[in-house]
Amino acid sequence: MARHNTTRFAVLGALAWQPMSGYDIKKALDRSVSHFWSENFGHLYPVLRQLAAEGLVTQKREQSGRRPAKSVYRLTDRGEDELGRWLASEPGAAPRRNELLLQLFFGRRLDKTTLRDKIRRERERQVGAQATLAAVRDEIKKAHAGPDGALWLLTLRYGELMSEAAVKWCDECERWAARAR
Amino acid sequence: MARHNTTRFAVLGALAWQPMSGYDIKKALDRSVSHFWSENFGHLYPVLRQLAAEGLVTQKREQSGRRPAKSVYRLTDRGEDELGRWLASEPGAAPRRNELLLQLFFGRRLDKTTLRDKIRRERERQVGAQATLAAVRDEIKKAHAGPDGALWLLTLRYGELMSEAAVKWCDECERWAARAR
DNA sequence: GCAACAATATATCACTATGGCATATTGCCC
DNA sequence: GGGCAATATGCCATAGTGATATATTGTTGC
Repeated sequence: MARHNTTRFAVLGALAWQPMSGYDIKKALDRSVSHFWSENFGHLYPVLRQLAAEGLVTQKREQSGRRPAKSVYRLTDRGEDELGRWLASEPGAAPRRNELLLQLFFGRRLDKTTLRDKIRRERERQVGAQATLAAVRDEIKKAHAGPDGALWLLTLRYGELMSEAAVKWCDECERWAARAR
Repeated sequence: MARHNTTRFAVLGALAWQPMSGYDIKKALDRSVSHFWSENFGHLYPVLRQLAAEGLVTQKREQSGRRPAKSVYRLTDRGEDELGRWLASEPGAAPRRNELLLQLFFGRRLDKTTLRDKIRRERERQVGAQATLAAVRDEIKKAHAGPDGALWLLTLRYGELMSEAAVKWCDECERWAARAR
């Protein structure tokens, strides 16, 4: 068995915030945790059905205006308990699968130009990510001064430090490529 | 379809190094790229069979002494071409799934002690990782001064910078927790 | 000398997760 | 009014994980 279903807990955590549809959950997660977590519909919807079947969430069909009907899910007491148990549990290791580094590692046969281009594009991606993080930081400061805000800033800070380190690494690579020609 | 099979390329890359059995490939990858890449047997063996069926590798049964027979795989010319194409291609984004951060993000209901313990364990993990990286660095310096060595050190350096940044983050979290009591 | 255990070598299975495509409606811009 | 983004969900093929099974050899300790 593949450890445990972490999507479950991302969903329960989001619903602890407020009742939402699957689509809303995806949007909410994308806005808040996308720098260290990703979900996709293909898994999200089945997990929601499963959680409903287990009684950890309730499902309610809702019609608003003439928009397509949506299923709004709400956390139950048992769902809260389940969330609480997971929160206190030991977190699993993050997946290690960095394709860029794998290409570099086996990149002996690549010419220097291709290598440098790879690094430069990575640097651009990271700088772009930093802009996104800055925007998230602004949003948190404005909208969420509460007890959550501090924890959110902590996770944001993680992303910032990682991205800074990645840029630093790109620059070191550039200097190395410039020397070794 | 789920983007593309990256395990394929990890395997081709390893076999470009030298002919090996599935077990050997796993060992070789674990020793060299484990700080940014992981493979497991459950996927590795099926992929090897698939690569053989496609003619990108050849399979040869080998008996050595009375040890269990093993299948040694060797890269074909078409396999080399496939590897070359992938090396020059745009790398896919790394999976974003950090369970520790997800727990912190939803961790409003956790008490400070639990939070601090989580951070401390993370710090210990990172310090442990740094020790492993240092050992790998030594090994590379000793055994591989060739053209590969420089690229390997680049990927190693990435791991070092990430781990340093992670420890820095842990320390910032500690200071935050100390302030906010 | 034998039990316990690590390493060698592969395979299978259940489950988790990804990403592409399909579908249908509404709202907006040119 | 044509096209495209957003809302809302579902399905499928494929990728990837981790537990477990199996059989042999080599090593370590009692």
